[in-house]
Amino acid sequence: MNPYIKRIKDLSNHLDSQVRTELEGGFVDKKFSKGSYLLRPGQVCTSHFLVRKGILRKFYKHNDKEITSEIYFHDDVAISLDSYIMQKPADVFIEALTELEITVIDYRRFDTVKRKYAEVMMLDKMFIEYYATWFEQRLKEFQTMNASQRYLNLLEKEPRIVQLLPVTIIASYLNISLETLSRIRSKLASR
Amino acid sequence: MNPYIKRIKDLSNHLDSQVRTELEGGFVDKKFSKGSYLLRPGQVCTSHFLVRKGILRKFYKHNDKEITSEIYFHDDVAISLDSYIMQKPADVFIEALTELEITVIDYRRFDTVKRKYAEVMMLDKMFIEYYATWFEQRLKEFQTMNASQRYLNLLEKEPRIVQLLPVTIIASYLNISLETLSRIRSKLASR
DNA sequence: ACATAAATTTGACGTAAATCAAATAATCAC
DNA sequence: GTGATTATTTGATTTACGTCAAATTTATGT
Repeated sequence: MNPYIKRIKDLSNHLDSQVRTELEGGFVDKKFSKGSYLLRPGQVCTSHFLVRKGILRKFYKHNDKEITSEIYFHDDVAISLDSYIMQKPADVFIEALTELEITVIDYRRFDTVKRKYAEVMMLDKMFIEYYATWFEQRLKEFQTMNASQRYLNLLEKEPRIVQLLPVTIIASYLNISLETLSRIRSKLASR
Repeated sequence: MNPYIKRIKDLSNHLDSQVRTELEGGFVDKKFSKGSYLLRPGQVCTSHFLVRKGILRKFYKHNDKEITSEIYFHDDVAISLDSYIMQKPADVFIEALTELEITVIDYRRFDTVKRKYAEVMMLDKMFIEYYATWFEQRLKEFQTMNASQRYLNLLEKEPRIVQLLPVTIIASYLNISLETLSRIRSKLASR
């Protein structure tokens, strides 16, 4: 596990039980079937989606092409950040790639608890700090790596994505075409 | 001004004067000469640099090529986020592109004030939220725009960068070669 | 098992943008 | 001003990757 995520987990495990109860009071468990959307463009993102079981992705459309921006597994939190923080309409889809079990954390309730307990605010801030550095890292990958380097990097850093998802989605996450991905793979296999 | 930045400014203008005094007690004004470095790889980023006057940039080296990741003007805050939040060695340079007047906000003092006043913690969180969405937006630009679209976009969204900085830096911020930028410009001028 | 559809691979070709090299143009020192 | 750096433009060539089209493989339903 990433050291930063570890720090966040450690802290959240040491929350006062009173705080924890109050926080978890706002949690609602939900199930979604494969292919359903948890968020669509135009809707306001009013919650965090904490993944208990299954896989989902966030993507947006550009010239009819789907670009996958994030992929979430167990214990990840799916959210449209700009929609959530400004409570404005989203421009992304969040889609269930498998049968899904999710804990929904409502914006308003979470906000209330954050305002009441500094340590919860702190945890939320750390979550976003992590998110920002993740984006910075990913941007750097696009600025410095070509298609095959990005694929090898993904294989190393996020092997589950390569193992569990169809080529269409892997390619759109790497921002390369299906055909190019296929060629990269066959070249690697032949060696 | 970006609506999110506006929200942050509004809030910071309404800080209790006691809080404000305590916060600003940790501010130190400094001057840097053109070409000097405020941060180098290997150093830990122990402060925010608030720009009072001048221009600076953050960049990293990749295969001996310099890639400019951010450019800061009056009222912007320069920081190496991952170095700052983990207090670990940075992998970027922060460089003065002009004569500079900076307000240095020390990590430890700022941290102390944040822990004491929830509204300061809140402001810091909002700063990072903005930063995260900025990165997300910039990533999207690289995923959806070609070289000339990125140039036109920069011209529209950050005209000062195009107006005030040498071609080398503009190109490295757009992640294209000098020559390509020059061709894009001459093509635009001829129409 | 078979047919039909969907996913993936392979091939041919075009193009945006990098690279290398040389030519101007602008800036600076004295 | 004159020469010497430094910045910018222009030209020729290469290349990674996209696009379009067809072939093959894999999955799905009946």
